Amino acid sequence: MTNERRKPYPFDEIEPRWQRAWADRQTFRVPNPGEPGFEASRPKYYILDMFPYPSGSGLHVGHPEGYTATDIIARYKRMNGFNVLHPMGWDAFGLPAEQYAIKTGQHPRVTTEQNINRFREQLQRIGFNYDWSREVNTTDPGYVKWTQWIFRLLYTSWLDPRSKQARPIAEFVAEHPAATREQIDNVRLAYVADAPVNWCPGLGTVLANEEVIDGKSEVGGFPVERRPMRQWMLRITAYAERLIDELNGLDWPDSIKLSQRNWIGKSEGARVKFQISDFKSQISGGADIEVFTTRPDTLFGATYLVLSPEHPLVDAITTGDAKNTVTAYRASVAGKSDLDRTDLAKEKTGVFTGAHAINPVNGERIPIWIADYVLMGYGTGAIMAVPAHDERDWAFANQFGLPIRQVVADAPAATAGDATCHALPLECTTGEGYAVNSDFLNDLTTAEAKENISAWLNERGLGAKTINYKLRDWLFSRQRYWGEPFPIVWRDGHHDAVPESELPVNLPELDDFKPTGTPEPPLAKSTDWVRYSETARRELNTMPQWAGSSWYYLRFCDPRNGQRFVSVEAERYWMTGSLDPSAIRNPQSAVPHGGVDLYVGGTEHAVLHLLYARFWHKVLFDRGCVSTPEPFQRLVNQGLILGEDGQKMSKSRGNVVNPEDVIHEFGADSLRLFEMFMGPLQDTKPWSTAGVQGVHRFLARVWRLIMEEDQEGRWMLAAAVQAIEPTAPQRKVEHATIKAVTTDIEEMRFNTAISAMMIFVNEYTARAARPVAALRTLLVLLNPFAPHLSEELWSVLAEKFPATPGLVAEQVWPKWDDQWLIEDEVEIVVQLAGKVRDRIRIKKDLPTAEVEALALAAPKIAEALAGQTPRKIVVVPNKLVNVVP
RNA sequence: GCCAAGGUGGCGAAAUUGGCAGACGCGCCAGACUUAGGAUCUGGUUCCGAAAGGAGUAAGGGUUCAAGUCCCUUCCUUGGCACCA
Repeated sequence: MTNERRKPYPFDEIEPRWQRAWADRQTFRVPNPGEPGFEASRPKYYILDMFPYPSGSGLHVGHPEGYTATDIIARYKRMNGFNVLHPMGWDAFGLPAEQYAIKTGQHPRVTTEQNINRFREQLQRIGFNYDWSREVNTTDPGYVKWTQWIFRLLYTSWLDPRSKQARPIAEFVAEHPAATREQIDNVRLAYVADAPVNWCPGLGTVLANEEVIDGKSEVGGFPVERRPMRQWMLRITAYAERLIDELNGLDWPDSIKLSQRNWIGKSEGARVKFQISDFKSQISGGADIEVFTTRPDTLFGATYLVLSPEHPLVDAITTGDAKNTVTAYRASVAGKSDLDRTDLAKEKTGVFTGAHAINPVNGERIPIWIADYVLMGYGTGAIMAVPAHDERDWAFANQFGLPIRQVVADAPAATAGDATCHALPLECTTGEGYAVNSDFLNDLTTAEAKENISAWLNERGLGAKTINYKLRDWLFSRQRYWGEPFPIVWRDGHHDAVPESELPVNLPELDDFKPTGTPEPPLAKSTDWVRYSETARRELNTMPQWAGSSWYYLRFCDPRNGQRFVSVEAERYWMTGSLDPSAIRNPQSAVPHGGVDLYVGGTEHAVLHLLYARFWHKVLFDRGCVSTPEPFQRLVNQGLILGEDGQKMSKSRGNVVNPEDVIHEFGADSLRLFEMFMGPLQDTKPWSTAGVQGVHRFLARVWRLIMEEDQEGRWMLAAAVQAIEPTAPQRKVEHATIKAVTTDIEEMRFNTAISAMMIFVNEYTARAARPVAALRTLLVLLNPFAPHLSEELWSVLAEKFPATPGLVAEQVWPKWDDQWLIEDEVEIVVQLAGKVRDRIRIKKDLPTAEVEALALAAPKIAEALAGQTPRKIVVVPNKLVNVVP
């Protein structure tokens, strides 16, 4: 024998063997409707993992956590007669590949391919039951073609505000024959804008709002600055309302729905126009400042206005005296990064413009200030300041000695007394109450006052109710090489989509794909490629990484289709479960929407990928390209796996666990089983090598339940395994295990499913004779969790005992029979004043009166009562009796 | 600061509708088998106590015959948002 410690069971030999067998037999291949072998009578189940970005460091232990969970359910559903779509692919465009390529001088395509090969091999070594024939890669020209096609669809769509649905731009043109080119471009769902954007010098590209965290890039943590640039934007704001409303029907974690709602940031209020006092505008009609407020009821308490320093009217209204201070202040704000402007802003800053505005309700002349606590990007970039009832205005007013007037009180003025209402407020109150000092609004509740003032403003053309959203349009262009080129060309300063027939627009080959360090994209270096025709030049930006992942779940339905992004039939079948063309769901209905039945991934995509994909999907739905208004019906987030030290895994801490090492030492089944046994899928939980050993030991016990060693140390079928009937207790354990594992898988409680199987094994290990039928039940139940071990043992049993043909993975999931679980006698607890004093065995379902009598007769109870009659007796059938003396 | 989720043995965790707290696993202790054990099997293992018994689910209070579970207050941890008018 070798020096190497003998393995408790030969996982290293059996695991690759069964992986080959599944691949050879195409066990997990699922045909589409119309293809040979498709069985229309079965229900469909589309179960999806968030596909990985194939990084250079390979798989980490977080990947197999979610993947094992979906693998278990996919196998379980298949054994329950579903057509299961369970695919895997690669989100392969993106910054890290490009940065690595720059460092090593290799083309990103080369490194990406290497990384993908490594990821695929690693995933296959864990024994996942993906249908690998459906693998997709977002960088593949056959995929890029359809990403560009969808962009083109956005480009040629507009959102009709009446129906709130996207429609072809041609219909807009038909309805507005006089529309200028500019007006048409202004309604497209993909448009070009000159706007302040998040420019990240460290990455040499602009970033979406969602990619900027605390003023730093999400990738790399480089500082991000605001600068105006001409960029492609997607009009996601047009869908803000639907993106909020249609969350309701989704079976998603509340926390994720909440994140999306918060990110979209709907707030109801009003816009109010303030006339500028003594203002002689050179441009006619520019004499109003419009503010957004959620509290129009406090309009009488507005004692000054504040504009954002970037507000376009600032220059025009600033009066001579204030010019210098205003210019200086604006310059100092412009020099601040977002981080300085928000994070360190303990003290409010701002300057007076010298101008005044007229409060429309009372004609009062109030000063106009500028301050950086007012953001140009939200609302109108201007606010009315009501210091008595807004914390920020309160702080600002106190700092600069501006007037404060209370207009909301806890009680109507008559009750509270004039004195209270007219006194200078001692603190800022932001809650609702009753209007005071507000003329015709006095004594109204906040809600009534809001309605009243809105109507008043509306009648006079001074304002209107508005809904405002925090959500900004999606900045969609990047100054990078490794992304999808836009299917756009420029002529005479105008953009145009290239014809569909020219898709895909492939990336040019470049030797030097480094960012230029300036906002000019690297594609500019490829002069031949840029030149589209004598008069036209290609768009030089590329799409962000989110493009490919915003629709990949659709491509999986029909990944090799060259004619359409997904065939009509395949999309309809996998997204709705129906082959019927009328299977389009109603977006407003409360019934399940259809779509991907279960989507599992991390929470890091709460507002990025999951919002973008919903947006694209809704455009596709509106344009009649897909059958459901939402892509993912049910979403589950797996929790983070921490290092053994309870800290987040990181190279610098040295606590990173590599799944390859775990597989080498304990096998793929142990890795899978441990990741499921650690605790609830959704929880954050630490890694434990001892825990891996624990489940490994369990698998070895399963092995020895069926196998034993002969004299030479060779494994062979154990003599204890016999074709006998199980005893009643064995049968009870068997059926209890079926029940527990089945219900636990349904509820994704994999840790308790495994403990149920451990109880089975403990019970059966203790018996000298082991009925083969019960062991087979165990192997079927165990198969989704430990597929390799269960296949091996299944095949060993099949050599000696006749069995249903095929692999375990091809068996039918067992059903439990409650008849074996019923007991005719139960042990119940007898409590005295809520404390357990005794236990008695009684017949099941005994009448209450008899249970009471038996409980009172229990020795400890009888002793304690000493002949007294108890005040009360509570009987919980078959469980407990509580005697209250 | 705001929002959300959570706090149970030495550790990871269990505990339908309020009804025996700690299933299952790790670790630890003891025993068996072994030339050997970091293998395997058997038993024990919330804490205090020799035992009888008592205490116990972050802390405090409440509802109830009965609270890990429901209600109130406080503390702590994790995640998200962060001048959003």
